[in-house]
Amino acid sequence: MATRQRPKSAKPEPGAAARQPRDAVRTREKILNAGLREFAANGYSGASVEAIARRSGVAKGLVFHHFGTKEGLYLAVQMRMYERLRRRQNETQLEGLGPVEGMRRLVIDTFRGFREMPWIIRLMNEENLHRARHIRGAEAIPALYNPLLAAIERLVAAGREQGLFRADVEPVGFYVALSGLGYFYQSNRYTLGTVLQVDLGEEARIAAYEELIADMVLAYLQGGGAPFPTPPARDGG
Amino acid sequence: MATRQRPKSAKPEPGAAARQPRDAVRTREKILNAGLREFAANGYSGASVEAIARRSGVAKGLVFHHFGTKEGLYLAVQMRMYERLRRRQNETQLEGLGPVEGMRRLVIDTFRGFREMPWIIRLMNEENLHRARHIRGAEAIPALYNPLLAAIERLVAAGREQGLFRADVEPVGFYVALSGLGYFYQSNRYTLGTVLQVDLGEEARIAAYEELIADMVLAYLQGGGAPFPTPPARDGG
DNA sequence: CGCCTGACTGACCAGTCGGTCAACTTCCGG
DNA sequence: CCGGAAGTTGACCGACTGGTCAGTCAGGCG
Repeated sequence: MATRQRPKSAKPEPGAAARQPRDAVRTREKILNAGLREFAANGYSGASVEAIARRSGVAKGLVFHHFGTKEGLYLAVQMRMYERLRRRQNETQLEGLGPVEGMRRLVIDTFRGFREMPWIIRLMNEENLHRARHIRGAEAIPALYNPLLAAIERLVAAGREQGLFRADVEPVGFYVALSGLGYFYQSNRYTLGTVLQVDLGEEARIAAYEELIADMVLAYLQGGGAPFPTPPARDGG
Repeated sequence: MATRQRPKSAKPEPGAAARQPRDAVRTREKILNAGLREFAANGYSGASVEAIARRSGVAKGLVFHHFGTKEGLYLAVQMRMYERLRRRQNETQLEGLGPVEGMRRLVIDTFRGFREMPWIIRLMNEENLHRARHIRGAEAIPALYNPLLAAIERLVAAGREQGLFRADVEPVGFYVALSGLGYFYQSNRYTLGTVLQVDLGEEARIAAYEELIADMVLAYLQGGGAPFPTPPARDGG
């Protein structure tokens, strides 16, 4: 039935969205996005290749044609996830802000990033369940994080030079703490909501939490209990 | 169907393994513990009832006899997990400590609890993947958390009355932040280790992180909420 | 134009899954 | 010492899984 009409030229017809001409890149992308949603929703074992194929309107065999195995697709999804996370983090505008306001912005925006893209958290948790064995070989991923760590170091250094921040901030630990404050709220949103009998999705609660974690990070940086080990002998810049 | 062949005599071998006498409670416990390990290691979908039965040295059917369904066993595992968490939290000795030292102890011990029992994190993540739909009906669980929140409120109130802590601490948000600082380090240990190219299992790094998060929480509690516009002219009130 | 590469499909396979069942064993109250 | 309830087993089932394969089809290139 239904004699297939072939498009006369390779150009996609702008009018009818009925049947796209063959486009491997576009198809791959569809499968990848469907996989991202499916893995995020159900985890690795819970996701089925058949469901992913169905989601992307494609035969199951095609998934294997493009990605080899279920694990291959999963790895591609993880890479895509880190790309998106990096891109989101790079969007945080810190230019023109002093150390204090810059850090406040960074903390709050990190938190907002996790809230905007909860699927990132699901995928990260899944990969941690597997002890990161899929992404371990991907050397591209660590490089994505260097800019973020560098931005933190720059902010902390600027604050230190202006005599605003303590001098003994260890960047890696500090980054973990900063991320954890935002991550946990979102990652454990449902169990926390149940055991604490509150709704963590409330706007007022979210706004209060943003203030809390920004205050906490800044209070730590701005001295708190620890005195300054090395007073900055530099002139005020 | 032909009549089932019955084994001539299912005598337990007298020599090997010394079969325990029948003890339903003990058997249930063995299955529950095996399920805990299996669900923590592989998630809900990744865990197989057969593997759980094998782990506990029991026929698969017996698992269903005791727990009804896979989901029933999973729910029992979740409950057990919260019991263990509560028990661990209650072990934290705060008696005789002032607000500052008590809070420091609480922060560090919460972190240590997560490190000692990483399976708790895996099970919590799994339940959050399912949006807490399994534990939502269990009214016993929220009650477990009340003592912890109460302890926090007691510490914060004591600190406030002694003029050491700020007055506007919201307990729920504060608890989330406090937990998140410890949780994230452990829950994302593997992906963080990969992307940051460090080993989060190092003793020195762990000790430094304990200091960091304790300092951070205390700096928040002790410091004025005002970041930078007003000079630090805060009194104990 | 003809042709070959690669995108794409649908049927299919072997294995695993959660769950059921009848039968057997052990234990305990009467 | 009997009888029934509860504990326990292993064979079994239908549904579904990841993965394969032969073959169809479209389109860019010579």
